[in-house]
Amino acid sequence: MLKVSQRTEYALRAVVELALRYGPGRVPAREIAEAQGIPLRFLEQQLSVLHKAGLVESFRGAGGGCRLARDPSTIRVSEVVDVMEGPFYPMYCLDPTDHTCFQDGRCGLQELWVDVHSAIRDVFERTTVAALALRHRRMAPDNPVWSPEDLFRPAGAN
Amino acid sequence: MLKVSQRTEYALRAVVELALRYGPGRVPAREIAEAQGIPLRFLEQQLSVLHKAGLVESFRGAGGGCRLARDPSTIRVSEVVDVMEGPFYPMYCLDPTDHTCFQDGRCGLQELWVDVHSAIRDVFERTTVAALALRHRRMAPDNPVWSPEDLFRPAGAN
DNA sequence: GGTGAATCCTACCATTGCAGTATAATTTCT
DNA sequence: AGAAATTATACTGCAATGGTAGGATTCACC
Repeated sequence: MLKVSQRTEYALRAVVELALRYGPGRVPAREIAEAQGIPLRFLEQQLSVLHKAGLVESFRGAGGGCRLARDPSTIRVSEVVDVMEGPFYPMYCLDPTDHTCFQDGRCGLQELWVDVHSAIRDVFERTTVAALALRHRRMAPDNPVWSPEDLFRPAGAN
Repeated sequence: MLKVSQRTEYALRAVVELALRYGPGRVPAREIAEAQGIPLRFLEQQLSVLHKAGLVESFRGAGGGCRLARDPSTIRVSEVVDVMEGPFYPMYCLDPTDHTCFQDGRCGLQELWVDVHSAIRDVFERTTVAALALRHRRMAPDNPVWSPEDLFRPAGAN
């Protein structure tokens, strides 16, 4: 109950990794998978979703990879979540297209679910990907970090 | 994703119904099921859970039924949710007994899930069953209501 | 003491969503 | 040509969920 899907967690981790390495360079999915401990083939699917939604740019072929389409500080967690999950409702009766509830909006519980929904949404909207990346850097400072000052490295190192 | 289970919705509806009819009388599950549109046999199971947790009293046999163990204004939604779902975590890494995450607490995302968790919990803790019942009465005034001040009315006036 | 109304207990089942794997096609750089 | 990468699609195993089923037990009342 009230669980976030692993897909979304992976997508967020991928986006955070891309934020940590934000710059003109391209990051292949394999490196994201290794850095974040995500099954590669599974990650590829989620990256594809993020790409179709315009959150990440991707380049095929050798030397290809992904990068964030916008600055991490302008990407809200809610965008990533929306892309991965579509419109979410803690209870089906909030779905305007759903009318299986026999009370259909006349129910006193609906307001509760609206409250839950906005509370969650609020967290997602006030948190940016840049903030997540910052937290990550603080909590795992031993992780490799490709910040702007590390951008010029020998080719092949991405 | 982030869905509330139907079980919990039913349990809350049942508790609201019991709150609307709070008093010395006993309400059989069948009446709750009819009033709230819940499959009877399924509801019985959830009522049993609520009973074991001490939230409702129940009486077997003819003339039996259930009633709330305490005044609805003293029962928080969080209690009902906890009873129905046990400890809930929006992401498994918040579960202190779970260590499947290879970063295990060193992850920048954990704070996000903590925020989500507390936001949801906050809603559940600040809402009482009495408040839900009041909303229900407002939204569906044509529903039968057995509140203390309505106990002595001409039959069929509801 | 029998009968019917009610809770209680346990097992079962069908569906669904989720996590992950597999296979292969396509693009691109060298 | 060949390696490296994304893209597309299909499939599988598993667990949770929502609900059903059958019966056992308890109790009031005639």
